[in-house]
Amino acid sequence: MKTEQRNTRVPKRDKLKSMEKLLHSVGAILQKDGYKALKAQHIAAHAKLDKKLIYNYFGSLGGLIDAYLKKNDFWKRTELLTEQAPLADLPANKVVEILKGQFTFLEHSPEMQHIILWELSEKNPLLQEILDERERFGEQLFKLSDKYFRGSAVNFRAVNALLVSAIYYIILHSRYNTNTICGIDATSKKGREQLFKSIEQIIYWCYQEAERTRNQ
Amino acid sequence: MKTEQRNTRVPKRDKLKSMEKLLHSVGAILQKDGYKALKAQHIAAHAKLDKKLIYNYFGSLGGLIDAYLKKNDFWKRTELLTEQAPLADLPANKVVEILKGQFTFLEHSPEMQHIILWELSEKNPLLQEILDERERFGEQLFKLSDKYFRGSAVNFRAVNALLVSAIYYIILHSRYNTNTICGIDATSKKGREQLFKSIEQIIYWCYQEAERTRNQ
DNA sequence: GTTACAAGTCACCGTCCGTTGACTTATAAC
DNA sequence: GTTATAAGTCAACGGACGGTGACTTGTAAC
Repeated sequence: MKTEQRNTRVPKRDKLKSMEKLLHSVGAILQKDGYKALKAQHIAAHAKLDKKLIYNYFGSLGGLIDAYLKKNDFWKRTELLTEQAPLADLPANKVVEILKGQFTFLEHSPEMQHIILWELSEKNPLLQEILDERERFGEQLFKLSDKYFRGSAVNFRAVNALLVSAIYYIILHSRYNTNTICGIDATSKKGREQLFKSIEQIIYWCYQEAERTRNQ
Repeated sequence: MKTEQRNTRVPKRDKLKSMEKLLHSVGAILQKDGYKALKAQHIAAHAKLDKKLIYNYFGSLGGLIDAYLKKNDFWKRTELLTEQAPLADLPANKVVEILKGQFTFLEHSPEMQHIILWELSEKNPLLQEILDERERFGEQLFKLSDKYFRGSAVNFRAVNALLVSAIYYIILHSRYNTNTICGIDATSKKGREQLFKSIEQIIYWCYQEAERTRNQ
């Protein structure tokens, strides 16, 4: 027994493990209570470590949080959920699928919600970097749709900017507010379906209008 | 001179005036620095009064802020900007005008921006009340558009929920982030116009599609 | 002017929180 | 085992902030 424990034993003091525990706790707290709850004492308690270690290993509370954000590129994570193989084309139904996927993912990811709120709440170079990376990824997608919309009356990027923004706002709004938006209750199955259907409709309108105006 | 001063003199100690100063300072600070800067000391300093008065007159810091929010119904203010006389009808161009008006107003009202961010950041019964009132107001507008969309394939409320939400998010995003959204820079004249044009297009699509599907 | 009271001032308390210095203890090399 | 060093503990500092008690001063009624 004792020898077995000795063979498989893990050292009680392990800097790397402790660092990971702290980083992991940042994620857990961010998910549960939001960025406002990212206090040194709180994080340390969650990791069952002394908060001093935050300063030993990451220099400051901000250093720890930065390290966490660097290790976890959420935007990439979101987008990647929507595709397995590289796309060669971007037809309307694929765009609708991606947008619905964004809605559903964000809806179920309190961590992402908090990060988006954070992004709206203060200037943070690190969050900006992450946003830039998302933009770079999005650009690759739009390259695929360009052929549908080049020379048409439709600005597909602008329409998507509107729809993505709408999705973000609606989900953040629904977290604390039970109120409807223009009579739509985004938390109800019915409301969600109404929104989804309208998103779908708008995307299809884009493709139709593009075809019409392109052929002029 | 002295007698004139006596005639027109204002008392140095005036509870109501002090209360108003405090309320006004809440608005000024909210506008300049956001709801996070609503600290007792900060507000009192801005009003050039002692912070004790906040507690004397409003019971607590929260009491002061609540009093401020009750006195200033922002949502109503926003919406009312868009109309002088009661509307009898809600054609597409009027809807576009209202949405563009919302964008422009919010863009130039840091106070509103902060309140929207606040609404996304925490549960607050008072903010909920204000939102409810906005919904009631919006409902009156939608009643006017109902005749265009009843029995059609278009859910006009859902489309407007998307567009209004998009406007809110985009403006909040632009406050601290220089990044584009789907390649659109909402802070530039060009980006704004692209967004405006797409909003306009979507609204017109709604009316067209409604006409088509209604006549089936 | 005197006086009573409200308006306003000031120093202070308790709490939360980021951060730190000085300490103890586990680990690994010898 | 001895020892050096890194890992981890603990208590405390200092600043920010909401809130309060006791004081001073302006105002208005007499």
